[in-house]
Amino acid sequence: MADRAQGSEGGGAKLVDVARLANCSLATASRVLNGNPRVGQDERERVMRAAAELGYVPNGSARALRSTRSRLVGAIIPTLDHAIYATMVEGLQARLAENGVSVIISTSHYDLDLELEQARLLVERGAESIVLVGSTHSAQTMALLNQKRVDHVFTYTSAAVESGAAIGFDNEKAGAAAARFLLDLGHTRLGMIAGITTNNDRAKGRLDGFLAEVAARGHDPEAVPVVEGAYKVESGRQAMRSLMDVQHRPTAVFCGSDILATGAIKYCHQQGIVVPKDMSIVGFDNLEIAELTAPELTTLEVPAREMGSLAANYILAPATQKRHLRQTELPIRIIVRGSTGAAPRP
Amino acid sequence: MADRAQGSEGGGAKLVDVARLANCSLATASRVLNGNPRVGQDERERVMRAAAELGYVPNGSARALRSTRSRLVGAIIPTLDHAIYATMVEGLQARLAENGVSVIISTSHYDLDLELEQARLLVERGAESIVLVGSTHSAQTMALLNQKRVDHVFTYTSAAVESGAAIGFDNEKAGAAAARFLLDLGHTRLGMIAGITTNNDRAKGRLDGFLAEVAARGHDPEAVPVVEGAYKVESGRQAMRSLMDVQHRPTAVFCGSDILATGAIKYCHQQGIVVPKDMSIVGFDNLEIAELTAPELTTLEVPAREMGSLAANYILAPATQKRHLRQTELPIRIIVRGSTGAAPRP
DNA sequence: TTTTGATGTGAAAACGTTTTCTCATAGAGT
DNA sequence: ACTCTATGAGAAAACGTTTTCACATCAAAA
Repeated sequence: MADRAQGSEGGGAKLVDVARLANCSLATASRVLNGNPRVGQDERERVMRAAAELGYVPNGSARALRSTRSRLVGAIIPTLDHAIYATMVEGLQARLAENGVSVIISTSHYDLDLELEQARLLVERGAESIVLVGSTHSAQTMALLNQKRVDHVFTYTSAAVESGAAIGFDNEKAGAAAARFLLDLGHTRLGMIAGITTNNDRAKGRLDGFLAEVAARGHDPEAVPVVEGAYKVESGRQAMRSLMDVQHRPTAVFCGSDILATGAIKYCHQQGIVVPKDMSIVGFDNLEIAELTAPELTTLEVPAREMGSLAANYILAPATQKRHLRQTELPIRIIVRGSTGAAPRP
Repeated sequence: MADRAQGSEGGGAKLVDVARLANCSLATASRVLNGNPRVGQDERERVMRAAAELGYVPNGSARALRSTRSRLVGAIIPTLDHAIYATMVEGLQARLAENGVSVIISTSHYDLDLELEQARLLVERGAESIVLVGSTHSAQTMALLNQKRVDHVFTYTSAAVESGAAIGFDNEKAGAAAARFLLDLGHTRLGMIAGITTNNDRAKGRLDGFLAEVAARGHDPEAVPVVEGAYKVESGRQAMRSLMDVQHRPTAVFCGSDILATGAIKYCHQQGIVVPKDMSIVGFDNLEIAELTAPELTTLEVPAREMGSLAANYILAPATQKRHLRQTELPIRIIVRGSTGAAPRP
């Protein structure tokens, strides 16, 4: 990388070589390769043959420079280590690749300054659009994207946005749905293990929605013990331990992620707390691991892959259709499995 | 995306604007921004100030075109849906980002032709290096990379390579280690649930190594039942069912992935087969889920993240040091947990 | 004083495309 | 026979950088 060996005549054929071999001008060769219809049948074939024979690969930088279209899209996600984000990128990438668009990926590790840095790099690379996670971003990041006229789409959120598009779901509604589900089962003492809410509007939204619903149903949200934990099984386990230390132990716990929920179940196992008889647990995301715990995990399904492919659709859409797609709220289903049950008799 | 709105004077400041504001030449401005030391202190400061004031962001395409250095690296992995690959990319990306290098990601879904297509796209985008998974690739892909002088590194394998570098581990040795471990526990009837071996040298290598060790220890490898399954929990479950259908049921099964192993354990649970009393199970990868099964999974640890960051190191290394790094074999540890035990008395 | 070498700066070429003109040619309409 | 329009093709400009070359300036060495 430090020193690029640009061999004697290596590298490869350029468009001018193709044109020479096809016995036509640079302009014509370019037109053929770009599918411009204003060029004759015979000419077209000669160029195609020449290009194939030389193994011609266009120089994307030159093309991007001249045409201002890089066919590059950037994605900034918190981390690839969490399946929920990796899957979204998979959906995004798959759909874009079908259309010859490449994805540059970068990670922010939930740090807004790092995100700004990554965004600057993406703009520099010529990304035509940038996919972000959530709605909380530094003012500078937004200013950059708007000033440089870089289209962008927020995922995992359906909050109204000033610019770009939002394609996701309503985290507060989802949190409320979880509360409603547990309250309907007769639980009155709820608890929550939330993701770290700092700079994380999704984790915050789920928590807020959960507590709001508790209040709406006439209970005291202040009485709901809440512990935050990083998205690791072990933090879920420890968070569950903390929840069991409180005065009035909850009989049902909502976790901001299946990872946390899995840790919570693990703790219950270790302590002989029977799920769901003694304790109901609800997760979030519907990861593959939700079916691996015993009992299997009741959870809220997040359409990660779909958000990615819908973001791709938005990006690929012509400007005229973009308005329609600016705000897409996907439904969140609750998947009921074995980890939840009726509240124990007091 | 269809039509790039290149606003009246939007877009942003160019280098010439910076130079004008700093009252110097284009050349000087360029030198300052690239850290070229042959420029005066005052001049340097004026340029820096001007760039900051204008919010100047260089045009990567132009830079890449002229300098033939794109600061772009490509990665082609089977899928982002499997944590083992996502984690490798995370390691790769993290290390490269520290050095201002961006990663374009694309997926092949285990299809060599698709991989070729992605490789061509990456070359077109100006990727200076490409990270591949495994050692099995189409001849055309290799020809392309060699002809276009694109450096490349193979991961998840330590096989000798004709070009580029290999940074990974020996899948055959790993398979053999699994066999040795189970044989040492006294098991004589082994089975294996392998990943799909078509176009997958890693899955194939683990299988081959496993059988080779069985043979080396004086057993008949032909007698070892083998089922292949896609990397899904459900296929692991079904594969286990098939294995139980054979004449002499195995007492220990080696799975080519933790995902498969998890499915296998699930099947055992459902059928009342007690792990590890009646059945020992060994996984591969040491994913986070390996600690979630009951009992926890004995498995071989794959240094996914480390492979990614080492690949990045190779890519970033100056040409003089690359020779040293061309072949890196990482050790594979076996992590013994509860899913394995002594062979049952006959 | 003259030469040398180091240092800082600028003018202009170059990178490989796409795109805008411009110009033929030919067939259709008068 | 003459213009007009449609079609196909080429010459050259343009995209925004980096880099080469040339040229000052000035301190140190001769």
